[in-house]
Amino acid sequence: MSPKRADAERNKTALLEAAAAAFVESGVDVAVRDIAGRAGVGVGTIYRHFPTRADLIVAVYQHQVEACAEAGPALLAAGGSPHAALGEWIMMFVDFLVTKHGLAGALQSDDAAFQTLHGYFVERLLPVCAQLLDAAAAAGEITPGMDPLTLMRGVGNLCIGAENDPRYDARHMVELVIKGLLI
Amino acid sequence: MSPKRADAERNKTALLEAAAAAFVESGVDVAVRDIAGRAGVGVGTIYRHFPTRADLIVAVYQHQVEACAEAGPALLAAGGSPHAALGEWIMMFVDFLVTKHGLAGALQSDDAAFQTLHGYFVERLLPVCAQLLDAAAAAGEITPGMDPLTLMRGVGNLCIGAENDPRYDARHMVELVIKGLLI
DNA sequence: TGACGATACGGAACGTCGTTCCGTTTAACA
DNA sequence: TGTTAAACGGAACGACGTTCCGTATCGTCA
Repeated sequence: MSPKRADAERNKTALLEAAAAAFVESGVDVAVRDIAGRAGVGVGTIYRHFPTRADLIVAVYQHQVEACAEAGPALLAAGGSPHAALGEWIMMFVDFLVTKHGLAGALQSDDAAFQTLHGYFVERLLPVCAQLLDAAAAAGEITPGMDPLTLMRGVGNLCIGAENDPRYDARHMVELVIKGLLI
Repeated sequence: MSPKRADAERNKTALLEAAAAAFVESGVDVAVRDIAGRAGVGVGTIYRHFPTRADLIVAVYQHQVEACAEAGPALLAAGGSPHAALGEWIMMFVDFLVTKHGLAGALQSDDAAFQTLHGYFVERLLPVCAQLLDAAAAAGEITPGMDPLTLMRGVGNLCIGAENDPRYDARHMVELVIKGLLI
C-alpha cells in the first residue's frame, strides 16, 4: 500500500507540508506550480501522488476532519442537552472551516475534481451530524425532519468568504440557524 | 451619455441578449468567447462595452434587482407584520438567486473583478434589508442589532449551489435563519 | 560491488481561459 | 463623397491545469 521507494515517500511528505503552507498563505486554490516549487519537485510529481486537487486537500486536512468527527459523540456524551451539543459541534466545524482560506468555497464547487472532497466531508461528518440531530429530535428540542446534508452544506456555505470580509459575521448567521432549529 | 454610433448600440443590445442566454445555459461563469460568438462580435467588443464581467452581469440582471428592491417597501406597507414582510422579501431574493446559475457564487467571490457586482447588490438591496430589519426590530419582533450586510451575504451564501444538487434545500436553510431572527 | 529493471522524477508541451492591443473597417457628418 | 473619429475583430500574450515522455534514481540480485 505504501509507496515502495524512499524518494517517493519523501516527496509525498514534502508535498503535504508544502501544500499545507501554501494553503495557509494563498488559500486552497493556490497554483499547482507554487506547491511544486515549495516542495522542490516538478508538477508531474504532484499529479502522481495526488491525482486531483481534492485528494491533496483531503490529505492535508484529514486529521482535523477526523478530530471533528470524533468530537460529535463526545459532546453528546458530555451530558448537556442534545441541542447544545449539536450547536457546539457545528461551531467546531465552523471554526475549522473559516480558518482555511477558500476551503468552504471548494467544498460546494460543482467542479468534478472536487467531488472527492465533497464526498469525503459528507461521508465522514454527515453521520455525526445525523446522530446529533436525531438525539435532539428525540429529546423534543428541535423539529424533526431536518436533513443533515442540507444543514451541513448550509453551514459550510455560510462560512464562505468569512475570512476575507470582517464585516460579514458567519458565526452569527450559523447561530441564527441553530436557534431556528429549536421547536 | 449614450453611444454615438448605431453599430455600437446594436452590439451592446446583442451582447446583453447573448449574455442573458449564455448565463441561463452555462451560468454566469460562461467563457467570454462563447458570449462573443453568440452575439456575433469579437471578444474585444465585449470588453469595450463591459470592462469587467461584473458590469455585464449587473447590466443583465439590473431590472430584476430593481424589482426586488422596490418590493421591500411595498411588502412593508402591505399591512402584515414586519417580520413576515422581511421573510417574504428574503424569499423573493432567494427565488431570484437560485435561478441564476452561479450568480450567488460570483456574489461572494473575492476576485477584484466582482467587487462591482457585490457593490451593486449591496448598494441597491442593503438599504431595503435594513429598513425591513428596523421595522421588525421596532415592532419588537426580532432581536435588534442584526447587521443587514451579514444577513444579506449569509442568505446569498445559502443559495450557492442550490441549483446543482436537489438534495440541498437552500430555502429550508433560509427559513431557519428567518425563524432564528425572532425574539 | 556492479549492473539491471522497475519506479519515480522533472519540466517541456498542449489546450483553455481572461485580457490586451492594434491594424482595419465603418458610421456620422460636412 | 471625402474625412475623421469611433468602433470593430481577432491575433497575441501570459497564466493556469494537465499530460507525457526522456531521464534519473532506487532497490535488488548476481
